[in-house]
Amino acid sequence: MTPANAPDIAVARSHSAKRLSIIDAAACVFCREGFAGANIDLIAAEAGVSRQTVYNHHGDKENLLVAVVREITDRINVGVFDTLATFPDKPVDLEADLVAFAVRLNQNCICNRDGKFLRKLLHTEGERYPALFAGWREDGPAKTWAALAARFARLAHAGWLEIDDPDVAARQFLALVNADLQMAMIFGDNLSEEQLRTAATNAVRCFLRAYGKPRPAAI
Amino acid sequence: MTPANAPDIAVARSHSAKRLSIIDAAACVFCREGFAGANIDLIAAEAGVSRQTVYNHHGDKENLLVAVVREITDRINVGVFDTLATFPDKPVDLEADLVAFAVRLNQNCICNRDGKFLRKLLHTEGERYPALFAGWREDGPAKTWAALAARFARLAHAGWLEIDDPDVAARQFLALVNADLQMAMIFGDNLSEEQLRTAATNAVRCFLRAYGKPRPAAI
DNA sequence: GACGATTTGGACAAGTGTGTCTAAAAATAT
DNA sequence: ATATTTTTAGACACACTTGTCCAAATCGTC
Repeated sequence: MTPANAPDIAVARSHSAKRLSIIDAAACVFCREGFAGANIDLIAAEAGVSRQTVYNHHGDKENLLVAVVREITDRINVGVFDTLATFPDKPVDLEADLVAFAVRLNQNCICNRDGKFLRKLLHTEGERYPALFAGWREDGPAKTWAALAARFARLAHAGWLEIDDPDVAARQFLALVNADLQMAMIFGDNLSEEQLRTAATNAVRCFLRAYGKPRPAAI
Repeated sequence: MTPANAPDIAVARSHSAKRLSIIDAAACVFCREGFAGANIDLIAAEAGVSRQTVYNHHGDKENLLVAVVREITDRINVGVFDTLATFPDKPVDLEADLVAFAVRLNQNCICNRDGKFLRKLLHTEGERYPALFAGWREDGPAKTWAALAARFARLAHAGWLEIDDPDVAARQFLALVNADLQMAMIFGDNLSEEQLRTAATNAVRCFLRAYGKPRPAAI
């Protein structure tokens, strides 16, 4: 099986490489021009591929959009999961640790390429093709919020925070982290690292004023 | 002049009524389908007008978009201004008054028809036609934030709040108010009044935990 | 009732985009 | 080196849209 497999893998590599290249280019163009305004010739050119190849791989323009959304949401879910794993469960300096976490959240999930794509696609096509994002809606925000809420609940239990409703607190944390970035993100501005840091600091300060304890009881 | 005016007004009324009707329909279709996907025949039909009339009034598809954006941003600015005027400068029950204010903000500026339109147009066309929204960007968010910050600063000065940076606090207040609504708004869900009230209550509670004083020093 | 302006419906040219098809070229595996 | 598969480039039909033009119809005013 192994010798017979090798060719399959090789073919699959080139094949899937093109597939990815097409999806990336399509994501880019869909986001820039909108679904209706997106031109398949342009996507093909941007992917360095002939138009026919695009049709060979994804058949349809609508199908291509589906593939793009699936790919982006998958990547985003991975990024969120990885970043959540870096939550400061055993903080040393709670404020500094939460700020660092918030910065990572912004850099790896919200302000990066995929985050921008997902946000744009959600806003442009979310209302028209709700089914496209139904899967993400269940697997994405809901689980993220719940996971973050669980982390905060543990911090509260350990005496670092005073929280009534961890779910609400988690959503508020995320809202505060984005408070200063919304406008820039809408217009596609590139955010400097310092801006990210300032935004995160403002957010965490506010969050800790609301939910922090004067002095941690444990550790 | 008055008799000579009457016809003009009458004509103008019918004229401007059609103009508005066209702009409303165009806003609707642009938001649903995106600029490229918007069909002028559809806009005309939805406005109850012949296609030629659309061209008579606005000349161009792009011109029509400009008119739509101008109209929507104007209306939004008025709504924000009016709502800001209802800020509880002399609160009786600070939490209740701020909650009521937040609910008004959501109902009159953010979750209403125009708010939805502006949000959608910003996301779909903001990056491609930044000039379209340049005027709003200066007259809208910046002034709103400043005005709200001034109100909070006065509350702080009167002893109700403890705020370092009123500008940051104002942005955070708005971010908190929207924390629970983002997802629903993206998918165009209609929000019940109870949802708005709950969201506002959560937001104000968090805001006051962060910036409220244990007991107001003055009335 | 007649006038002027606006609106209407339809036809029209021109351009653009999708999706299919074909034969030639390239790449890969045997 | 050869056979199989993928990719390419181009042509193609078809549908759709934009923006214009025009004559008939409608509306409100005098």
